[in-house]
Amino acid sequence: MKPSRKPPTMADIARIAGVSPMTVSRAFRSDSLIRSETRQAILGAAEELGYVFDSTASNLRSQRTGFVAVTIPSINNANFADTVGGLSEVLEGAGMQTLLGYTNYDVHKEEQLIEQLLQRKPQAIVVTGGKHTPRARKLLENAHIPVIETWDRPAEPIGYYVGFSNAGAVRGMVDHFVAVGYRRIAFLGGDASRDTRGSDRRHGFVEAMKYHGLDPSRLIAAGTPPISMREGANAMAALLKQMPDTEAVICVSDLSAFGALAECLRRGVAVPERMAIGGFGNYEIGDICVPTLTTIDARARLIGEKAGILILSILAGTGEPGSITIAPELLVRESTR
Amino acid sequence: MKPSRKPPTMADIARIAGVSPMTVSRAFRSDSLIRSETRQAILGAAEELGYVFDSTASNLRSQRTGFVAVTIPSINNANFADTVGGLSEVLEGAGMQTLLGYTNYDVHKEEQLIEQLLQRKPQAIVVTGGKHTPRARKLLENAHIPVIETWDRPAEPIGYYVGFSNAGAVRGMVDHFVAVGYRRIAFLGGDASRDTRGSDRRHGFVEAMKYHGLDPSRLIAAGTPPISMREGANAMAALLKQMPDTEAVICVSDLSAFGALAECLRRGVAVPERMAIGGFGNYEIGDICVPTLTTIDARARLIGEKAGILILSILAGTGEPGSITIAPELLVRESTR
DNA sequence: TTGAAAGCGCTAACAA
DNA sequence: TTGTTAGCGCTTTCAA
Repeated sequence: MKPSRKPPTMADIARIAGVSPMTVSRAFRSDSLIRSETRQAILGAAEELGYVFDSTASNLRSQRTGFVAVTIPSINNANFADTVGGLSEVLEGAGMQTLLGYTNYDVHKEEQLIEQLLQRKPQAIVVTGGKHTPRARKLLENAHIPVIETWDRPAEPIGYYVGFSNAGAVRGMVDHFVAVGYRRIAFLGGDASRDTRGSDRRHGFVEAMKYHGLDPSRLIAAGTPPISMREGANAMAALLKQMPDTEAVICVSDLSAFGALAECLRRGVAVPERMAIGGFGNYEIGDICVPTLTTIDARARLIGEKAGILILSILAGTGEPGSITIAPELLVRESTR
Repeated sequence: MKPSRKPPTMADIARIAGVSPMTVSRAFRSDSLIRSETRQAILGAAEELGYVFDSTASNLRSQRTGFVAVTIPSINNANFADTVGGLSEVLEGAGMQTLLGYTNYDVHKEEQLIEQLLQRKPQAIVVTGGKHTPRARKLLENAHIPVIETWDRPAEPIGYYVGFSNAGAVRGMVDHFVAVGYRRIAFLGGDASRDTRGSDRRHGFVEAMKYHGLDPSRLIAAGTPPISMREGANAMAALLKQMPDTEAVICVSDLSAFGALAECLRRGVAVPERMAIGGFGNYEIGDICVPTLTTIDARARLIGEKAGILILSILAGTGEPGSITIAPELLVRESTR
């Protein structure tokens, strides 16, 4: 009964159904023109054989894989997860899948990853950030597929981008802090070399502080990315020790902001009365914790959705696709005045 | 100079380097026997042409894709992200990649996803949980590749499993709660129909309460999975209203536990004095928040690593691979007596 | 250490 | 609406 050796192919189905392999192929494509009874017979035979469509053969012959490759710094980050979620959902509607890879906040790992992903012949590639090794840039330029940079607004985009200015977003938060009366403001972020978005945010902080004639030197290095809650807590401890007269702190993410907040709670430092805290990313935690966190909503999911829509329109060749600038939104909540 | 039409193939390289395509193929395999100078010439020619290896052709001919397919309920969950992280790292060491898909906590979506993933001819598949539709089960059984179920210990495994008893883990927490003197204990979880692991945890709660001769009916339904912080906060509000004499609550995850904790803080309900809280999953937040959360560490990353090692040993045909039971660990912290 | 021949399973292109 | 032919780019297999 069951041919236990080799899995059945379209040729096997064709034999049973009494048609040509090409007709079998057509029966599996929803759009194709084929007599309904023929299709039924073919699908019946396929079911009987336990046939599984072989996309590796289809991919090679048609030169379409149905993949969109995506690189993100870490899978374990709700912001990037949201972007991937939005992207996947849009692409799924067009029958495409995302092929994900993690760079661990390292441009060299990113380069290696991009090379691997391109070998799988994705029909488009989405990368996080606008800073890459020269070789990675070259690989992307030569790939002859749509390239979308996200979470940034590169000075010289490789192809398209869907993002925002990280520096600009933080400048906006500094402006708000200054407007409500804070003067001795610190920035809590990771070491400059790794997380390029984090270091863009720090630059935005420094620029804005200078613009307002304030001291931009209250910078607390929280360690190597990923900067998460523990790093935020440790950095707050350091800040309270080294610059105890600080009135407010802007953190590179809501996760580190929450860690900083927790450290304040443990030490009886009142937030926001004695120390105001701002975060970045509008993670769920910032809207639940006590007090809730002032933050910047970078519209993570929207970035993914827009990237997906952009890709589909490029591949379809319809419309006039262009890069998209997302406007981050300042959310003022309880952790600041 | 640049052949702007078609991307270069191994045949193009072979022509330039003056060798056969087969030799070019060998030059790209690290293990193959080839004269060092020949390889240098070939790699030089490849570099010059901007050659990118085409894995779609390789996949078809060799019948090996280098993929391991993985289904997880949600990308936006640190526990599953950790499992995928551990798995990916192990597989990467063997030059394999993970192909990820999200089921959104829905067995029908899972079935559809499994079908799609199998078409890509993964060399193994890892699924989260041990409950599937009959058709999904059949697809996995017929796939003739290693199947690993995780985060559960199925009564009838499809192939192998790397997991633990969700019910048993929660029973252990109930035992501890009872031992330290709590009697009126509630369980906060999602609707039974969707999240099968969550409902296993609830069963474990009910069984253990009955075993101790306590009332097992303090069950708060927190809505449809994913159950996160907001749902936890709302459910705590409902609990305080409906069963105000409750002494302790066990939450289906640390995220809902944190939401519940935050709601208590807002209302001035002292934790743990007036309300003890237990979580599940040992998320980072539980070790940072104030008070820290008593939880169960399901060893998420370890599950992924073990699954990866198991897959590699099955594919290599070495050793005597078998299913693996992980022992979850109770972490008693500040949110309970 | 290298080469020649064949073909993985599907589908583009064209024909009927 | 269906069939025929050829071939996607690589690697298995066998031979030299």
